[in-house]
Amino acid sequence: MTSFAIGQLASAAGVGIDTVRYYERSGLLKPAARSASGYRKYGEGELDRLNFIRRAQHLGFTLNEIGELLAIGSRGDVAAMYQAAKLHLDEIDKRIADLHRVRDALNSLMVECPREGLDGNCPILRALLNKELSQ
Amino acid sequence: MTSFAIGQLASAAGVGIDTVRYYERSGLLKPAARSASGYRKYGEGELDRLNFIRRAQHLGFTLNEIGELLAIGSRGDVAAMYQAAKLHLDEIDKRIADLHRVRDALNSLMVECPREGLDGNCPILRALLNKELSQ
DNA sequence: CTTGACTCTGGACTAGGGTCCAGGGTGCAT
DNA sequence: ATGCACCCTGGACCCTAGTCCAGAGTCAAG
Repeated sequence: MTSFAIGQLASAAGVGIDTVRYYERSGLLKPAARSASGYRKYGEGELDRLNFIRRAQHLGFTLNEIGELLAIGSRGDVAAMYQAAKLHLDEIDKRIADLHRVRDALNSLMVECPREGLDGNCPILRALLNKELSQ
Repeated sequence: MTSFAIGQLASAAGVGIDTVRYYERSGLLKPAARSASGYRKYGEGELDRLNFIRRAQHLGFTLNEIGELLAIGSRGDVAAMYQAAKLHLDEIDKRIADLHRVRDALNSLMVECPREGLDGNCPILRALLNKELSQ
């Protein structure tokens, strides 16, 4: 019994059955071997691959990027893997910086907000409005 | 001439014409008044509203949230505005924290990567793989 | 009057990552 | 041989924030 059906593979990896089929459709998993009646049959290799995908997702890679990582990984190409990781890290740093800018802008409006009253001179409202809101 | 056509409104606000119509469809802008021939007519109030939307987007609010902000703003309800801002700030903080966790995980893999060689003991590969990659 | 720029409508399409469905075929235990 | 859980396929649908399209009508200048 070295082979599982799609449902067993899916639950072993903690994903949905449809997700496995979706990965196959998208080329992340190669088309599975089939039983006589057409059921997909999987082995340990596919479970590893699925786990690879999940872990890479936790590191914030998109499925597209993961496709490249898998290709790099199958070549054991350490330099390319490092390069891909570095690009991704830079991407993440940029997203963090963007969020920080937004956060600080919002925060500096909030610290000056009276937090109560009707209209008053709430800087949040003032920043969003120009003149009047009407309507 | 205190009224503009949709193209003028759009370029005054720095958005596309389709975007204005999209906002109307989604209920962010109320249905515009129409000329005899059916052209949409806008005034200053609508430009303010459109600018409000753009600025709120820069602060990272979704269009759905902006719909609520507009309602709050039209009531001049400072307390509710502060509350909405605070919820959003917390959301942003959570996203930043998530990204930081991912960033640190990836980074700590990278600092130990030999950065070259074929397979070697690259921790990035080791972390993504369990056993072997095959396929 | 014609030309070119503008506007109207409803609907389709994009990316990302799936999820769900109908209508049918299997596998296995009772 | 019957029931139930499982599997197959192709395709539709979800969300967000628009963008693009065809086919038709309108406005202003020359």
